[in-house]
Amino acid sequence: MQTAVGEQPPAAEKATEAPGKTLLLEAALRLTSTSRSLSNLGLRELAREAGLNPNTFYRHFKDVDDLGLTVIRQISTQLRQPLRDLRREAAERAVQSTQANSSMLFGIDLQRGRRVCHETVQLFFDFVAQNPEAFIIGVRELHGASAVLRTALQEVMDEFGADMAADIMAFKLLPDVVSPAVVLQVSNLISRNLFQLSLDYIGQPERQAAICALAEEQIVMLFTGASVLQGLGQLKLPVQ
Amino acid sequence: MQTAVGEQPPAAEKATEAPGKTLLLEAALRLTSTSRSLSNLGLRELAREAGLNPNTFYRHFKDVDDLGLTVIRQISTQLRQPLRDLRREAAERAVQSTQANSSMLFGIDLQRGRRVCHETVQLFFDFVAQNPEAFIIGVRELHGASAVLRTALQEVMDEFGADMAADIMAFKLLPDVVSPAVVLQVSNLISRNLFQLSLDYIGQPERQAAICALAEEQIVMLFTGASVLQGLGQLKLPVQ
DNA sequence: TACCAAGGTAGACAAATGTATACTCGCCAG
DNA sequence: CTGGCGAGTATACATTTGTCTACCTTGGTA
Repeated sequence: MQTAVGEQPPAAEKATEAPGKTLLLEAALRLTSTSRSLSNLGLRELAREAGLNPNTFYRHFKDVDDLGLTVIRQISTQLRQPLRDLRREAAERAVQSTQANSSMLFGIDLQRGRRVCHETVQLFFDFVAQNPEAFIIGVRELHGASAVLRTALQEVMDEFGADMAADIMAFKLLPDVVSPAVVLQVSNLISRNLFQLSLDYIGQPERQAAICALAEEQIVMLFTGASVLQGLGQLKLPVQ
Repeated sequence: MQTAVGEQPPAAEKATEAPGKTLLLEAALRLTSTSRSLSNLGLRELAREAGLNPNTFYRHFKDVDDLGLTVIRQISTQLRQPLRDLRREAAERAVQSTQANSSMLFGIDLQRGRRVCHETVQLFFDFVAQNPEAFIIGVRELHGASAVLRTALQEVMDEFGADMAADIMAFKLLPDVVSPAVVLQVSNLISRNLFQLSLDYIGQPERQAAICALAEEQIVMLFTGASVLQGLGQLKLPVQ
């Protein structure tokens, strides 16, 4: 039993929160990312890992589900804006280095698309490596046993997908023929898939390069497919 | 000892198995597909649900993980061959109704591809509706907390992907330019994604039609993207 | 016939869990 | 100085869990 708690300087900016609450949340992150799953963390186990008395839990949370929701909200705000920034950065970096003579295909600029995609994927997985617990928990609870947490994370994922779609349209990464609905659909698929791949990335350090490349290819494929098909009027509009 | 070193001779029919073992496995399916997750099923809870004495568990399984592995093996054999058959059936049905004048695009026969895809997706989701627990457990444990079950299911998913790739090549659903490695990669992506969608399909009956359509579009997009890109020599080969 | 192993049950045990009540301590307002 | 309050602790208890040892019931077989 490792009781590494000690008096470390506050890890996050949660300086205004009660120390016990922060300790419990951190303990939940630690436990979940290794052995257990958020849905069935024992409240005593949690307190033990945090180095606190079991009853302290009740001061801050009603349920274990309550704590779970808090963790998810925290993860959401921890990932959402950084992911947007990262995408923006990648796009601008790629635009900077764009040359004039680019070969177009069905209105899609393959060179530029590839570059943006490469940069984004690169930054994304760097970010994954820096926040492994967040991604592990995210994917795990997305299909976990607790319905509450599942739907909560479903919403978070939808937000991420919508963000991505908005950015794709803002940066004109797909030709205009591609309708917003299709962009959203593709974005959702990609973000779901990136999250899945993030687990592989974390769990198999020796394949990290391969996973990056894989993600890149998949995204380019989807973009190309969507552009070509919609260019030919072959894409049925998604039904609500 | 329930875990013989070699394969169980019958393995498909469990009629010869002890009734208790079957009851326990069924109870596990019931519990997991609703409230809990395979990894942390209580052995007493399990026996209670099966209407048996707690100790009966020990007659057949060593761990809860042991039972988990058995369930996964059972699911694998329950799904694998039927999925292949279903794909074969869909392909043949679609080939039958193919007309002579088909519009080709980059070596891909869009009409036929669409038809095969439509049939396959249709049959797939019908099959999902008939075996909901299997899919729920599959996706849930694929990212669950138990490392043993996770890797076991990872292997199962890889097998499914490989099956699909083999069929795609056998039925020539993708043009010859597309290399086997890329076919495999696309197949893995699709099967992962279909499994994810299967959960939505089960959980949101009112959106079933939309989910079918979504899956179809995604597959067609990927196929098109892969064909076009590889036709242009724009696909980097995946690294092992 | 007697035996024996497989499948299932009964009862008991220490350990762990969720939760309730009651206590302590530092802090700020009045 | 004092009283209330938020945060954390101590103790207690009924339940539940995993696991052990011992017993009963079959059906096949030597």
